[in-house]
Amino acid sequence: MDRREEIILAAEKSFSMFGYKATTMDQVAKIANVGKGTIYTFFSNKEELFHSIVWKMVEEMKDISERTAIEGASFQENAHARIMQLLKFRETHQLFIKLIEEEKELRTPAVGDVLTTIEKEIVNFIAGKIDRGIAKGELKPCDSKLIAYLLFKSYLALVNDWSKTHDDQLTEKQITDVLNNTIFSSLLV
Amino acid sequence: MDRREEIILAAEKSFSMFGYKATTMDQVAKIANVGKGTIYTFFSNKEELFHSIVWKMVEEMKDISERTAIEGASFQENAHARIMQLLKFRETHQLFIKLIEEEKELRTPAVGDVLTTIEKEIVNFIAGKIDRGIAKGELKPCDSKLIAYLLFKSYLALVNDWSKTHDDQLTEKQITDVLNNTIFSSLLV
DNA sequence: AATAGACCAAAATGGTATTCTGGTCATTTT
DNA sequence: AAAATGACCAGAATACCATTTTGGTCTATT
Repeated sequence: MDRREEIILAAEKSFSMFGYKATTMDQVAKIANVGKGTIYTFFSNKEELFHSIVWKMVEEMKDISERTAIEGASFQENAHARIMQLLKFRETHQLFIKLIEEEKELRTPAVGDVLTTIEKEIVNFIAGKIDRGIAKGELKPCDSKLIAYLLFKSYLALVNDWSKTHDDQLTEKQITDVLNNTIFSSLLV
Repeated sequence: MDRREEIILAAEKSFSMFGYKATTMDQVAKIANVGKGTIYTFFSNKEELFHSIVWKMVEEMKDISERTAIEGASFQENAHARIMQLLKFRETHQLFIKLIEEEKELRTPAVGDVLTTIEKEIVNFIAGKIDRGIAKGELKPCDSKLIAYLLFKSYLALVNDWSKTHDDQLTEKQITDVLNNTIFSSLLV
């Protein structure tokens, strides 16, 4: 069996279950049925192994979001569906959940760094969609990075943060209504 | 000299300099030139004293923001000026700075609670302005709480968070442009 | 009646002995 | 010869416990 692949699977399992800090290289080696030294022939250190796993997750997340697009739907509809998918992934995927938890409770620096990188990657992903919308003439030209940032932060605020200070969650209709009237409407030609 | 006032002044000084956790009741008593027991005749415990000081600060902040309004200016202009003032206060006022720092580094629960309360108060303050705009016929009817929340979170994102993941800060023009085109434009009649 | 500060239980802190962990490398296996 | 292993090590993390600090009380004093 491919040792590199075994190691990656073991690392995914361990990081997902215990987080970055509580995952030991011995642990990974044991799950992968591999000597600890072997890991170091494929990954130069724990952090590189971690990045590798996280990057794989990000690619999967973008893939899923991509596939969410509806044929023939408007830009707003697709953008909304895609971003909601990203947020759902964020709250559903074992590893992602664990990383957010670890960032909140433990403040592990490596985890903070990785979460920042992921956020940048997501915003770039959204900015790319906006640029494509502009190129296709569906959207007005605009500062796509800035709009993507504002859009993502707004979704995070409405979907995740609102319920932290309010008893009720916002309904999806409330969210689409307010964003269609504000950010999205400013984008359309 | 009014002992209650002395205690409040001493507490303001100590909380501003050392934060909540590192401020001791002995410290406050000493600064106020008062026996420790005396504090407890005016405030039932440390947390109540703290709330009292923080509440005073919030009132001052709202006051300053209020006074920032420009006669005869449009809703957007006033709203922008007021919210920027709130954010500036947040980054300028000794006690506020200390509380944000303590929340980030120490995670003192009492501080987290208080910061949440302050955020709610600010959002309510903004929602009130929106309601008044609606009543005066300057704005379309809307869910003012929701818009106030989105607006405040957007300002925080653009003014405070952007620079954490980007080298350059956003200019005030970039911020007003994007918000005028999006959230504000949806509000106007 | 108001104030003070000695006092107390509980929590926080500091110091240190012990364990754990990432990474290496000489040895073993293939 | 090339790949894999796991004993080994230095430094980091943890657990432990003695000591100090702190919020809050309560009796003595003004």
